[in-house]
Amino acid sequence: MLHTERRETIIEILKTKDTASIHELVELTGASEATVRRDLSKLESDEQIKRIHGGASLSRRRRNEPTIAEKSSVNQWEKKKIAEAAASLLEPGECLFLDAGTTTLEMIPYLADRDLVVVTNGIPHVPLLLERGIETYVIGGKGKQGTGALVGIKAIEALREFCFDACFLGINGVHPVHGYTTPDPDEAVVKRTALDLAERSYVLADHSKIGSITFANIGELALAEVITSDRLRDDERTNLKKYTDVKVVST
Amino acid sequence: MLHTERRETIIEILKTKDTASIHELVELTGASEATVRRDLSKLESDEQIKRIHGGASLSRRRRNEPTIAEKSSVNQWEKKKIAEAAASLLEPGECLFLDAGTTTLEMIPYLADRDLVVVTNGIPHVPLLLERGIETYVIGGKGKQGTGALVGIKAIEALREFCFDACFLGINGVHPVHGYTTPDPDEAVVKRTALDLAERSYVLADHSKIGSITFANIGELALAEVITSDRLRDDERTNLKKYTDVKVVST
DNA sequence: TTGTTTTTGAATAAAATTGATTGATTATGA
DNA sequence: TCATAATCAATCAATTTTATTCAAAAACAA
Repeated sequence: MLHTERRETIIEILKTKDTASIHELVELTGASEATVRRDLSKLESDEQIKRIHGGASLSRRRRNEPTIAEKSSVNQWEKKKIAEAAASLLEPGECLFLDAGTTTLEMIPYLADRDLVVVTNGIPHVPLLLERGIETYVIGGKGKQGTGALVGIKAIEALREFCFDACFLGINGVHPVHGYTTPDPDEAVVKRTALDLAERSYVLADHSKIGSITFANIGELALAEVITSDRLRDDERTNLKKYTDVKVVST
Repeated sequence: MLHTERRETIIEILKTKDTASIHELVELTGASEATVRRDLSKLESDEQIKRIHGGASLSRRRRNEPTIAEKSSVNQWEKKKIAEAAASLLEPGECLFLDAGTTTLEMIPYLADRDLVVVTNGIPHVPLLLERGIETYVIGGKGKQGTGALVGIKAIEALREFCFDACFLGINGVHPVHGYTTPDPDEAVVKRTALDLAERSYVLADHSKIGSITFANIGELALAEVITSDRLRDDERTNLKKYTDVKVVST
């Protein structure tokens, strides 16, 4: 076995077990104890794992899902401001849909103690909502790796059983011709459905624009109010305002 | 057991009990008194816990940051062994239901790369499943504070749209007359429904017994195989075996 | 092929962890 | 208050784990 292969194997083992003893690793790789030790030293100096007396565990860095943590650090201040503005639009007793995604995640602290009912398709949202004592419903569906969003036909069907006073959607971009865009077609369908089911719809648009799949074209923009920040490019804001209400939050 | 694992275990125990005596910790970790004391000293100097005469409690800092995903619990070692045995009962390509709860949570590391489809009502389960690339469906429903389980009429309805090759249920106790018990009536209904929908049913029973709500009475015990450890009291095991298959895992 | 470098496995001494013991300290109840 | 029991910290020997060294094996290049 190539030493690269063996080190991959060690990482894989740790991924499933979190920690493993030297003996387990010797057993599972077939290499000698000395070799495993050398591998662990190497992997540790690469910050891939953390050695502990008698074995090894995944390094903190590898352990944390980088995707959601990383994403939420991007434009975080901007997202917070947008989220706060969005949350202020709710009245007591209302039922709202919180789309999966890091921007809507930031709304949660502003939803506590306000007698709201929250429906969401974002798995990471749920513990944060529950821990604040917010009445929370999850729509169900297929879990999507990376974002932890619930999508697919089952999600759509479950979603259709609700109706909302307000829905809050995160997006990746606002295309001047195509409308709101998001990189994942599955998530796009969920967003589109929620848009249909809500009395009022708000689109939380942080200024980064990387999406490509359209979930609502420009003719339907008027259905939702866009909440964005002054970091969205001027020309885009101007363009948007032709079609719909735009609320600009200063960062 | 690696000393890191043991310290993790101590933290987990304190998270659920808030305080624990030295003797309890010795009992639950299997280490000697001296070792537990040393661990407590180390953990205290790391400001992870606070030592008190005769035992330890969580430090204020630890107590205020409750990470639901981490919220495993007492008898962690026991649960791991039971979980491993349970996971070994699955064949490639099968579709299974994973009940919410900390015991089934421990099964997840053993489910990776086995071509399984997992359906769950446990929110904390989802990120762990997804991060291992396991195809995951969430049933939907009302989120329950504390356990992060999805319950209620919507959960039941969503659940009924699936059928399973196997379902794995966590329980809090096995009552000699009433059957399986769990402290929450809402969760009991979900468990009962999953039991109906699965070809094979397994009940993961760690030995602690605090539940009171019945979700399956003794006459229906035969529907499921109980997987427990040698820490379940002898008389209880003997009694159980009158009604159903029992698999005993040695800790 | 030959010579060089890298990797591996075994041996061994150093270091860390553990469990038991001891005596000191602290809590508990009369 | 005192006596008793429980808990604690310190020490030591036994065990386990680790780092180091060295020779053999493998990979590599000329």
